[in-house]
Formats: sequence, structure tokens, C-alpha cells
Amino acid sequence: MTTSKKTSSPEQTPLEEAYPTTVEGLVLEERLGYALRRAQLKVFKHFDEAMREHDIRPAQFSSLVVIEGYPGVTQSNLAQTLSIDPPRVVSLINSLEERGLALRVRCKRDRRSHGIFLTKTGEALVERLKGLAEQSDLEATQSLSEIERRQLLTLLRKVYASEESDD
Amino acid sequence: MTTSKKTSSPEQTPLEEAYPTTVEGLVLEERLGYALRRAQLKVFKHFDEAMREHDIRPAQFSSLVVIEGYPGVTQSNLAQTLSIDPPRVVSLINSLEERGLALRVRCKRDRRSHGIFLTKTGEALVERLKGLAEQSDLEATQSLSEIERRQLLTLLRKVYASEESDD
DNA sequence: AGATATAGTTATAATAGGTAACTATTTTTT
DNA sequence: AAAAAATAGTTACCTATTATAACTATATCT
Repeated sequence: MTTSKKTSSPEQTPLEEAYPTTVEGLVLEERLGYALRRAQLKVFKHFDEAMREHDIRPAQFSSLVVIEGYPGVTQSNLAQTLSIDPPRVVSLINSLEERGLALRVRCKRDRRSHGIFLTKTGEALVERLKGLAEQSDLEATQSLSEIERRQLLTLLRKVYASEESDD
Repeated sequence: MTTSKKTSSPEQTPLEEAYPTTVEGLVLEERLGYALRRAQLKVFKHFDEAMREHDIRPAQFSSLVVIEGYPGVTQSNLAQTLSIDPPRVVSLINSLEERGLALRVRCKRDRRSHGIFLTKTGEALVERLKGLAEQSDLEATQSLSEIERRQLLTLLRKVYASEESDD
């Protein structure tokens, strides 16, 4: 406030309400990270609504789908697969186990690790959720044609799948 | 743990290390939200690295760019533009002001609001940052051709720009 | 047997994000 | 012109996410 370093003409006060509610034309519109964040915000909002009824968070959904696809997957596998940290997996699986959707089974071969399995309830739920998630995606991307939607998915995969060294 | 409800064959312990570190072939790969999150994770990681030297967070960068583009923008304008909440803007501008990058000027016309301006330092920094951000985007999306990158950006904009009612 | 590595866990901290309530102003209504 | 309502910004608070470090129990290596 006491800084005297000024640029434009600070004493000349902000004009009307003439300021934009979009960043149209701004360099920001060219930034991939910004576009990704905004798009993700929108898609996740739809997802949240779709899952509210079942009180399922994005990470829980992802976990359920992976466990369904690979019954007996270990927690460290899950961490790698979803690229989240082991401590995060613990609370994730805790929440699923508490709700009777999944369960840990101590591995006989290596008694340090747990295989994660879906319960019958979990299996039934994940089937339902997959349908809801697909519907939610469609709603969130109504502005895209079917071809564009596929294109977008392909491009996104291409971005995150390239494991240079990170991730 | 005491749940007796089982699905696959939990007693049969998890197989080797035969589990995947990708979700290849899984329904998850078809989910837009998942793809967006993973891509964003990657792009943001590069961005963080690029900005580390200047200790600038994504939201700070976005704010700086918007202020540069619309000198005298008010905090509520900024909140709308970036679709973040007013309280978030407060701490954002605080951090920029403390570092001498931006400053608030009480508006004469409407003394409730502040116009936000960049200082000379802020202007110089944002110029530098824009270059770094562009470079970071390119690095994060090495796997894309220039055309694909443009395509991706266009598609993402199309997703988040369609204001049906949300956002 | 002893050293080292791994799977999972706990505790903890940093941060993002959002809600509610408050102050100072301005605008609207009567 | 006074009272009521709306607005800009702020503060306090609360929750969820994410990362880090340290601990345990098992397993592997030499």
C-alpha cells in the first residue's frame, strides 16, 4: 500500500463494470494448464452431481474400477496405477472397506501385502457407477460432437501416457 | 475385515507382481474426468518446475496475466474471470502485494472496490513468466504435434466455455 | 544372522477450496 | 431524506486433498 512503485495510472480509478467475465483474447486462453484446469473443474462438477446420490468421490470411483478390473490388486499396485501416494491409498481403501464395498485380504505368499477385492455390494455399485459416470461425461461435454469427444480423450491420453521420467 | 461378504476368491491370494502400472484397457481409460486429471497433473508438474525459480503458483500466474491484460480490474472481476471465490482472491492479491508485484488502489468512484494494478516489477516478472509458461507447456506435451496441441486447446476451451448454467 | 528393502500404516503439515458472518460503502425504495 | 437492500472486500473457520517423515512387520539378500 505504501509502495510508491506504480505502473499504469493507479490514481485513475477502475472504469465501470466494463471488465470481462471471460479471459477471451488473453494469453491465459493459450495456456494448456489453464484450459485443463477449467475443463476439469467443469467435468468434475458434473461428476460430483452424478455421484452425490452414492456419496462417491472421484478417487473412490477410480479405485473401484481398478479393483474391479484387477481383483486382488495390492495397495502399492493401486498407488502406482493411479499415481497417488501410498498413504492416500490407505484412507481410500479404509473408506471403501468401512462401507462394505471392498475388502483387504492378507496375502499368503507375502504377508506384508494385501490383495483388495470388491464385495458383491461393491461389484453391484461399480456397475451402476460406471453408467452414471459415462452419462455425466456426456452431459459435461454437450458442446462437443461424438468425434470431438473421442479426439479429446485420445489427445489427453497421449499427453499423460508419455512417461518421460516424471509421474 | 469381519465382513464375510466376498466376491472373487479372496482366499486365493494376489498373483505375482503381475499387476499393471497403467490402466490400459480399463473403463477408466474411457473416463474424461480421469484423463483430464492425469493430463493436468502432468502439465502442472512441469509448470511448477518452470515457476519454482520465481516461487509462483498457478493461481498467482493466472492473476498476474489477467491484471496485466486489464489494469485496474477489481477483485470481484478477477473472481468471476478466474471463477474462484472472493476470499481466495483476497489472499491471492495479498501475496502479490506483499511481494511488490501488484497493488490495490481504492476506487474513487466506488470506494468499496479496489482496482488492481501491476507494479513495474510485476510487469517485468509477468513478461518473463509468460515465456516460461509457454515453454513448460511445450515440454509437457512433447508427445503432441503442434497441430494436436492446438486441437487439444481448442477442444478444452470448447468444453469449459459452454456456460450452460454451472460455473 | 545381520543388513537392507518393501508393504502398509500413522501422524503431521501445507494447501486448496468453500461457507458464513462482518464492515464499509453504495443503491434502491418509500 | 431515512430506511432497507445490495455489493466489495474481508475475516474466521472448516473440510478435503496431497505430500512427507517416521514407524511396524515382513521379506530378501549376503
